[in-house]
Amino acid sequence: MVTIKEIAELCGVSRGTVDRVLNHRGNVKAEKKELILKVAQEMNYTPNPAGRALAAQKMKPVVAIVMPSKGIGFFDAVIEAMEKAAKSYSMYGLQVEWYISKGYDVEVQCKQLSQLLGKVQAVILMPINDERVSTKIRHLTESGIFVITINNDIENSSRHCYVGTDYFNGGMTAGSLLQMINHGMLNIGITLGSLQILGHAQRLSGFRSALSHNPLAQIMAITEDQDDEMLSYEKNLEMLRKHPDINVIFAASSGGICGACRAIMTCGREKDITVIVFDTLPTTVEMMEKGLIQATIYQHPRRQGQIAMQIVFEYLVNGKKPERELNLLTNEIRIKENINTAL
Amino acid sequence: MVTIKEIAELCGVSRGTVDRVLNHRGNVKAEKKELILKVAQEMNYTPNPAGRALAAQKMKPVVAIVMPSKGIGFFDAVIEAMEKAAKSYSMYGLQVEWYISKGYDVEVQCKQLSQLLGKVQAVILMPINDERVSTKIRHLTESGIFVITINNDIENSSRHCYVGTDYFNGGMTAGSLLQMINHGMLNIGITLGSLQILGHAQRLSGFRSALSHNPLAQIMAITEDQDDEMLSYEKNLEMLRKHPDINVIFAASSGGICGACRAIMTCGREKDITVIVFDTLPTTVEMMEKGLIQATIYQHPRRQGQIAMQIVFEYLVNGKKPERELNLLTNEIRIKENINTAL
DNA sequence: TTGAAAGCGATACCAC
DNA sequence: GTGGTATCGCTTTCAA
Repeated sequence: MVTIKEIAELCGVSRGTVDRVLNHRGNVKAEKKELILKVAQEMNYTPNPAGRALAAQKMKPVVAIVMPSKGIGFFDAVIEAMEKAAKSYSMYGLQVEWYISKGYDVEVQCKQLSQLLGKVQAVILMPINDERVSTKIRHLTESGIFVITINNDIENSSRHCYVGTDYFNGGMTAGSLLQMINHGMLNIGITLGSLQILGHAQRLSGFRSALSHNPLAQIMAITEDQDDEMLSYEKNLEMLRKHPDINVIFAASSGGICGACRAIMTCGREKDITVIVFDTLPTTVEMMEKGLIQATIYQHPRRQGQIAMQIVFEYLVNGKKPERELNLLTNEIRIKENINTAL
Repeated sequence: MVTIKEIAELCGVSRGTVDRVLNHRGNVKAEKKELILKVAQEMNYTPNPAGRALAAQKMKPVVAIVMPSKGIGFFDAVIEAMEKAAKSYSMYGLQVEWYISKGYDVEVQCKQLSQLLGKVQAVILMPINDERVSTKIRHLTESGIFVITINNDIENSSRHCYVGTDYFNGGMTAGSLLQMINHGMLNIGITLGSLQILGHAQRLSGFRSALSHNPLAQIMAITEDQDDEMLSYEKNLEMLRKHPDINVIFAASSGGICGACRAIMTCGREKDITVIVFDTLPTTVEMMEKGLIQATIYQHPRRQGQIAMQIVFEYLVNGKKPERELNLLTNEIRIKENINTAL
């Protein structure tokens, strides 16, 4: 591995000069600069992360985590993984500020993002899919802040990258799986968090597309539960009573799955409804073990948090740009048998 | 974060002394030693990996990779991931020696392991489940070599840890899934690599256990294909011809899946046999897209390689013991829709 | 038994 | 514009 020192010797300059060139800090004569760049290129120079980390720890860069996810069980795992990663990066000077709020409120999110200007070097954001939010994101990126969207993406923004799943594919996988395990007539009731969350809308399209050629399948009703268990219980109860012929529940919600299951139990329909959901909250695992839920689509919550934090770390501390814009985790199918994941 | 320097100041000794205590290098008076250990404990000292890596890179530790997997497609991904990880660790001085051979031959594996004594500091091994191998492993660990089993474990050995899946669970998941997608009579033909590979035997038990309460299910025949596509084709063809009532193929093999599928096609049975397999080789993906294979159990080959290498790195370079003995990756269910994984 | 010092790679800052 | 130097945390070596 080539080091700055070696390059400096080869070029007959000091390490400081090489550093200035490699980090675009200016103040170097054009000819020297070009020589250094050429040599670095030829020798295939890559900075040693350990050296860099050691030197960088006085910089104390700050990352803000902005998630309107308070009270939604799925995100506990995401946040936990971020906390763990943050802890292991703390010795490199990386600092974290948390902005965890409750409810999908565009104004609140915009206000939170406004606060960050000048205070942080990076943001990890679960965005609400609204023009006003994407405008705010543009403000941030334009002033040099590194922005990652997590778990959900946003249209027409200038975020640097996205970490999460492909929601359309998630819906499609669920729809296709449903048809593998239930070969008969499918009268489907759907509950989802909010169509304002991009992912939920995409899930719905994916699910529809998987069913589109099945004449035995029809969607009877769709309800928005705001990812709130109480509301979900009420809305699903209402839906089940209004449509007693429903024999499938597709719960594409992040925070309303337990509520939907309780509604099914209230109606005494746990034996004859096929239920497919997302994620593996403790309550979901319980319902799977009971046989109420047949399958769930797992979205790697912990890896989402871990990867997002790692990308920020690599960028802020090691100066490494993310390898790809879309960091897509696979939609995994979990049934009773393989739900208890170890790693 | 506490540093050695701070501990040294607090204890009124030099950094060298603290280092000697913390790394059990002796030559420190008992009372000083105890004081230092106490202070380090109290202040919750953790060595800074960057500092350590920087200082340790002249040590050039060597890890050997021993896998009897040449020609088995599944392991390409495992090895690729190891190569990638090795490359990123090379700047910390970690060196790799590869011993990739063909065929499950106990003598060959023992000979390979014997060669390593005194030459390497760690071994990543896909073991053949035989007493002679576990004896060799004991020799290695007794002389201070760090041994990890990958992809398959071995009984009664003294390996430090295992990275791979829970095969019993994999078989059970497959068996359970089979009953979810096929509700009728199940006349099952099984092909697997070798009962000498612990994992394959465990898969079979898991699969059996999932079916044990289903009166409609029976195993018609089991064949060992030595993870060889040619052999698998022949054996499966023979099996299908001998048992024309087989309507399910459970391919628990690592390297005989394509062969089994070709046998099914040769018999013209691709429409009426339910096929469940393991892993996602390119040929497997093709067969899934064609509809010949209904589902596969994915075993995270890349993560297996990456994690094994990371554990070795942490141990050899950072001096960190592995967090757990069993590093179990989840058995994931993949169908046509979610087979193309991005990350 | 112990301390002091050099060195690993990168960076920041102060002199010139 | 530039070079020199201190620094980060840890290990190793040499001298006392």
